[in-house]
Amino acid sequence: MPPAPRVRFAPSPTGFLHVGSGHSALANWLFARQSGGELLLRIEDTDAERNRPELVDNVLEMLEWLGLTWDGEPVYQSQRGDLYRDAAAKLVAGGHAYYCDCTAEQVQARAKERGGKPGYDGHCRDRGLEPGPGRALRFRVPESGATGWVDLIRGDVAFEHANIEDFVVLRSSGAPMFLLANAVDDADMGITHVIRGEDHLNSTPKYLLLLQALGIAPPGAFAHMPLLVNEQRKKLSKRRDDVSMADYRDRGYLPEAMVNYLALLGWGPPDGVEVRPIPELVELYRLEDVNPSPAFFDLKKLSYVNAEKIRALSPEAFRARAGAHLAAQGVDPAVLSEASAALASLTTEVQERVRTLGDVQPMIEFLYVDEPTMDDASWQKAIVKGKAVVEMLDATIAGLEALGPDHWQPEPIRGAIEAAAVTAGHVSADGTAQLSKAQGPVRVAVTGRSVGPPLFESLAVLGRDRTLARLRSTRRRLG
RNA sequence: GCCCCCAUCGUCCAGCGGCCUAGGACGCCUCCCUUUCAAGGAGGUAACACGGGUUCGAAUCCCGUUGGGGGUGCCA
Repeated sequence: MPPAPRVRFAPSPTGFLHVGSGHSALANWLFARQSGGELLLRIEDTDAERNRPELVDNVLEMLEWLGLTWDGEPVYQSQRGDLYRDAAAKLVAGGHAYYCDCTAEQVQARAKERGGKPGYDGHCRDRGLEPGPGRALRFRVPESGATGWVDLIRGDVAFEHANIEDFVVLRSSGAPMFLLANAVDDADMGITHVIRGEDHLNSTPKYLLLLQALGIAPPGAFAHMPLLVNEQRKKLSKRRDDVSMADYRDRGYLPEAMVNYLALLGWGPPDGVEVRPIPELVELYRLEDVNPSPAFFDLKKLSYVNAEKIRALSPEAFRARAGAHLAAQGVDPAVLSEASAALASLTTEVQERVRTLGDVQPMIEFLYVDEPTMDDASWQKAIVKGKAVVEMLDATIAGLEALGPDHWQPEPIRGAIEAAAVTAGHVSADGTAQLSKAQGPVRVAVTGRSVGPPLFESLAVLGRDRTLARLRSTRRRLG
């Protein structure tokens, strides 16, 4: 029986976790959970200059938020220097690496002189330099032959050694480089499947060469995931694209929606059912079926998936999530309890209308603020450009005033507004009330917006006094 | 420049030599339902990059072209 698969997610704490890394992390997680294997976490913080420890917290927090649980404690490369130095010493002893005192400038200058191809020219290969200050350790890439592997996603991939330069494995400071640490750690941690982004494809032969020189068997399989790209078909980047995972959380996207959507990028379930519970994704996901082409991160579809996930929630769960989101947004506790009460009274009406949890607050705000914020476009549309607005408001006020507090329920309110519509002339051919047009001014006067939850229910929840006050206030504004 | 990867509707995915006058999903459009907006229902729009092979037969296999992307750091 082959050993249980063991995979790893190895982020570098040089930025917030973004959706592209999340995509790779997810592939690892799905594979681990489905195969009964393990997912290890390794923080690749060998670059002391760019490394920002506080970002590790963000990465871990986001993985937890997404539900991408890992096994064991995270491993920090910054604490494993000895391992890499030992490996480097082995390389030197075996004649697989040599010291080099060329500066970046010198390397570049010579490349320019040579014309054409940039990169290191092997200048110090046979100089027999001893270790010392200003001297980096370079790997001696074989002059002929090629190194390749069978990629689970891409099939056969191979690189000729002639095209691989002698790369640095130890900086002149003695600090290990990514390639060395990465390969040594994967071996040390017993990684069986290396699942990562396509941006690592070109470094894989170096990784393999390193292990071979070290006399270590390579991982059983590699899978290079398609890159996530923007509308310009460029790799998603922190600078120009909206990629911070935390931002999506803060805007009210559900973790299960993000996970579900990310799984759909580069892969599709065999039965075509795209939005489904995470356990089903775990069961169905196949690395072998992942599409090698880059995939566009489409906010519209994410949004759709999110709306589906929100509607799939029980009303109680929806309320809890929306409340938690409001709280996380730093809403004042007093306001929060009012908002929660407001939401409780219109839960399903709101739930089926929002696409993100961030949409909840604007939809129910009119229920607990003293004066609803008036949306200019709505005012223009329903009040300024509406027909028989004054008549409609007057008739509605009169009709609702006639409604006693005991009858302040959706149906009686509907009756009053329908009657007002008829009075104001909003009738269809058969003489019955035409609510589609008539309700506009009332809705805007009371809620400040032309869209929102169903009107009669909203007014019932708002209460008689506040409803009438707002209607009168708007009526006064019209002179 | 060089190396590598990729190439089906606007987007994501299906298709793994005949079931394809290419299917599903998002988006967009139309209509229905309807108290706004959603949701829901019924339709519609829209693609095999190009050129050569192989084969009785190609979206599917091979080669080339073109296009796109990634890498090319003493970053990861």
